[in-house]
Amino acid sequence: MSNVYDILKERGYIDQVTYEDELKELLGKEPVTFYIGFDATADSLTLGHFIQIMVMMHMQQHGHRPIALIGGGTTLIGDPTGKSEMRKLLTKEIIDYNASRFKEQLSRFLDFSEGKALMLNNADWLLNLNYVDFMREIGIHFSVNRMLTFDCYKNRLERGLTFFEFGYMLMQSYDFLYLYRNYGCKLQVGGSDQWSNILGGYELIRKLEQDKVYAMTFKLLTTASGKKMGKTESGTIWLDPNKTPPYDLYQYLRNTDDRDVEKFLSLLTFLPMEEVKRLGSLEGAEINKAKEVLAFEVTKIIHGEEEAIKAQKAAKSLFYGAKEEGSIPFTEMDKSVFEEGIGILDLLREVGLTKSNSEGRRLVEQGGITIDDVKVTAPDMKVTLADFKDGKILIRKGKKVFHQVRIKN
RNA sequence: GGAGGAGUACCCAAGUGGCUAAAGGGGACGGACUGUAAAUCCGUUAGCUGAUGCUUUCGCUGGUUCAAAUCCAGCCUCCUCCA
Repeated sequence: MSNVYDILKERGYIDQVTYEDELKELLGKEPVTFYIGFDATADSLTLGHFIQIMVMMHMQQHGHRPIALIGGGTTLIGDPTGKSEMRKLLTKEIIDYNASRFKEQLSRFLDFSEGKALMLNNADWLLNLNYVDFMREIGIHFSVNRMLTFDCYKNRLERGLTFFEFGYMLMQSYDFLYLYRNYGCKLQVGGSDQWSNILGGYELIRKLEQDKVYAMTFKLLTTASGKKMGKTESGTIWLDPNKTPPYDLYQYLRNTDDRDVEKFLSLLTFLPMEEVKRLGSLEGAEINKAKEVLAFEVTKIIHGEEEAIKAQKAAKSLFYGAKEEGSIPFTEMDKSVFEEGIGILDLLREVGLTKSNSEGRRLVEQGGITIDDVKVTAPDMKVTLADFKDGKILIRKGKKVFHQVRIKN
């Protein structure tokens, strides 16, 4: 079997590694237990997390054992890395709930049977720590002078950093130590912003256990225009289909910047690299084919083939006039509403396409609203039963946003 | 604990009594061009309203004034320096 390290390297996941040669050798000769931490700050994982999940999947496919560590304890503090301000504190109840959602989502991607992967929650050991004991055993090994030189703290010094958050690094380091001692975990993986936090644990284990463990980070997924992958202006792309419908996920990926196509294919799909390279090198309008493949493949991994097909069909029918409909986002409304007729501005708000009448009016005035391919020109237009064909109409906002209204009987 | 400084719309940031729903930039949205891309250009960007107009907004609460984001008082939050 090929060495997973080579695969991760070839596909461009890896950013920094400690002792590259040794780690590669280790991964090549024995199953390695490794962990990735997820802070439970929301009730769903995001597309940003997905790259980490991909790494875990690759590793597991090569016989290594992933530990998905839910940060039920560390989230109570909040990682200050990359944050300009202290995070809002979440209650334990919310964090517990979030952790349970993560657990469910992760089990769709990893095989947790027969101990092939583990899911742990650091609340289980962090919450019972005794402060004084912790300081004596762990705190003594951390130099404040050194910690302050880390980037993640450096810029916080200007804006204010509480001791509370400063302690985050110790907790994460302790996690690694705990997993090493109890599960033989020898490798921690994380986003490149986690490098210093990971090294904290790495050094702690070296000091306390005289053993060598490894750290590996991968590049944070950003788009060519510099945004964090999976963050759009209108919100985060979630992995939970109730928060981000498969169609929206598909569209998000379908609209990938040309420059990112090859990178995303490599990082977010399992397509062979020859195929990735071939698709990535398509020129001009041809590259749209690569974008379709990207959108389809990722949607398939996250939501399953059936949903991916539906999303693709919906996209084709909306953009290319194909006959099949697939899963277009829709709202069902009572027939009575349309017997009287409803103002277009109200309708837009009702189905969630706009937030206020002013916004709707602007859109109409600028020619941004279309109903069944007919441009709406008057903000006081009324939509009535006569406008419906087969009990439905298709509202188009701007170029790319579609929403179907169906009549409920 | 003491001394200074700051808090303006999604973000950055001007504005220091009326002409300010609040310059400028970014972002976002709509249009044109295109390939559901990028770049570029035009427009829009508090709410209600067909329009005139009305209502709410400049950390919070009161006050002065015909009139305040702008002046005064108290409070809250953050930052810097000293202890």
